[in-house]
Parts: sequence; C-alpha cells; structure tokens
Amino acid sequence: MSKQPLSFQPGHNHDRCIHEALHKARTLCSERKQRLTPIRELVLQLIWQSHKPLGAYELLPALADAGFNSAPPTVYRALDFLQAQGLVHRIASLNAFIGCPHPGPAHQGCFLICRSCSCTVELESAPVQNAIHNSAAHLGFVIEQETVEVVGLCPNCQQSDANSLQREAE
Amino acid sequence: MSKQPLSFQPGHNHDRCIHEALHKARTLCSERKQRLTPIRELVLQLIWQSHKPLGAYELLPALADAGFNSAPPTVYRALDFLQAQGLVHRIASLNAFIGCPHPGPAHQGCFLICRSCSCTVELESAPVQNAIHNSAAHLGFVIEQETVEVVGLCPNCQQSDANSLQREAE
DNA sequence: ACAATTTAAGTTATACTATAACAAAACATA
DNA sequence: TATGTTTTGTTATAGTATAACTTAAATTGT
Ligand SMILES: [Zn+2]
Ligand SMILES: [Zn+2]
Ligand SMILES: [Zn+2]
Ligand SMILES: [Zn+2]
Repeated sequence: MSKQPLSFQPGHNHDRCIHEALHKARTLCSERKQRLTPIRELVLQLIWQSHKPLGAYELLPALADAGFNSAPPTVYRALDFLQAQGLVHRIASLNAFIGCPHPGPAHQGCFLICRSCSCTVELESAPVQNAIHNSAAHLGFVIEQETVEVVGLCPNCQQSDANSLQREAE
Repeated sequence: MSKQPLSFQPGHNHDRCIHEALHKARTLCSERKQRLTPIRELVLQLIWQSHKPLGAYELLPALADAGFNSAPPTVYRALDFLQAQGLVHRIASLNAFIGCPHPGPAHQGCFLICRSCSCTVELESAPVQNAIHNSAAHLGFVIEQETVEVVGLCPNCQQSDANSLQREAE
C-alpha cells in the first residue's frame, strides 16, 4: 500500500499541519506584499482545524468568540482573499472551503472527499489534468478553470462502513 | 479540425436536439416504469431550450405560464426526478442544470462550459475517468460520484473574445 | 367499480449560501 | 499630519434549496 496523505491518517500530528499552513501563509503573503490581517489569519486557522471542508457560516461563531464582527461579509471577504492567494480552495459541490496543503504555485486541486468522515485529500493529479487538457484541446476549447471533485469512501471509512452494514444484517 | 459537438455549432438544427431528448426520455421512463408526468416533461423541455445550463428559478416563470404551480418545490422535484433518471445533470459550479445528450447508461459527465456564451458540452471522457480512477485506487479511495466541470472559452467565443480585445485596444 | 395504498403536486414557511451598498476605521505614503 | 487606499463594520437583500403538511391523482388489489 502506498503512503497515505495526512488527511487519511487519523492519528497524524495535526498541530503540525496547522502550524505549517500558517507559516507558509505568512511567508507567501509577506513575499507578495499582501496583508494577512488578524481576521484573515484566524479564518485560515479555523479552516485548518481539520481536513474537512467547512462552510462559511460554520466559521462565524468562532469569529464572534474571538471578538470580531461576525456578519457574513466578514468571513466571505477573508475567504475571498485566501482563495485569491491560493491558500484555500472552494469545494463547489459542498459549498465549503478547505485549506490548500501546498500553496504557492497557482493550481486548481483535484479533490477526493469522503462522504462518511468528510476528510478530503487534494491530489496533484497531473494525469487527470492532462486527460482534461487533451479532451479540451481536441475540441479547440481553451481551459481557464477546472473543478474536479470526487466523492466516495476513504480507506478508513470503507472498514467502518462494512462493519455497520454487517451490524445491520445481524 | 475534429467534428464539433452540437453545443458548439451555432447553426445546428436544435429542434432536433429537443425532439430527440424528449423521445429518449419517454422511451427510458416507459422501459423503467417511471412516470414522466406533464410537469416533468415540461421541465425537461425547458432545460433543453438551449445547450446552456439553466438555474432552477429560471424555469419557474415558464411553469407558471403553462398553468402549473410555480413554487420552488415544484421545479426542484421535477429536477430531482430527471436527475435520478439520468436525463439531466446538475452543474455544481453554476448551481444550474443541463440536459444529458446520451441518457441511459448511468454516468457522470465531464463538462466543458464556455464562460462567454455558456454553451456546454458533455464529454464521454474515458481518459479523464481513468485518470481519476487510477489516482483514487492508488490511495485506496472508492469512488461513488464525480464532478468534473471545466470553464473556459469555446472555439466560437475565442474568435469574438479576440475581436473585442482588439476593439478595446483601438 | 370500489376501497386501500402509493405517488405526485399544491402550498406555506423557512433554511442555507452569498453579495450589494454604504459608513467607519485602520493603514500606507508622502 | 494630511491624503488616498485598503480593510472592516453594518444593514439589508439576493439567490439557492428544502421541510412539512395538505390535497389530488394514479395504481393496486378485491
Ligand atoms: Zn492534519
Ligand atoms: Zn491546492
Ligand atoms: Zn442543440
Ligand atoms: Zn450525461
């Protein structure tokens, strides 16, 4: 079996994920002379509280707790900024947002989303990209933006899913 | 140049597209002993008025004109049925729906969506599917549902886009 | 044909997601 | 410090989708 991405490793050191994400964000914004304001950094940190996509409205209570305004525009503005900087991606099929594990080079992710635990992996996916580009090129279509979102069962949940089906059968 | 799908052929006989879509729908529903009621058939016909994805709320006025109830649940129920029968697909990135040009065998489309004219092609896309399946299999992820939506410029609009950029430059 | 059951449609209300528009505050630059 | 720019606060509203219950129509079995 190949090495699993951290998203699919329940016991991994997630504090490290958070720390690295924030560190990369600070570095990138600094390089680009973009302002990673307290609200923006907090939203990024909240997005990284897990490897599960979060809806914008799920972030509002935490923003309020931290003493910020927590009307929808606040969180959407922060998310817009983070998306523009490539620090988070939007998952269209879930109306939700997830942190990008390798921000920097502009890219659009290819996401594997577990319908049971919600844990989501962002693939590099060169073969997928190539296949799409070839198909598009064949029709003379010029690609500007790609959305690739795959829902299913992660390795961990296949086990629990089998277990619960078995329990039902008993 | 390869043969373009009808979606990207402005002058094609679209009445034929509509007629074929309705014919296939009647046949499939009949075979499956599913009821293609007047509302459902009308919604399918409205969806097929073009090759552009349409939002649910864009269908409501036409439903009212035809003398049906036109509250949101009416159109969403019809769309749910049509999706379940594989007669229409939902485009998650647009919150919109489009007719399936080859209903019957269960499948999830790979869509090329023109951001200028909205015309949308559903590809067969075996290579794309394979690439996704390989990547997923490599991680032990079991696929249940795929969303592949590509936004860009269709061959026709590349021309007009170039023209308008040129006009701006003058 | 009739009653019982299932499926679909009508209706009202509401949840969820996202943005418009304008005012106030903070920041950057000179 | 004065000036222009960017960010945040605030209120309102647009856009998308579903819950819950009622009525009507179609299907099934007798
Ligand atoms: Zn982690
Ligand atoms: Zn990414
Ligand atoms: Zn057509
Ligand atoms: Zn299709």
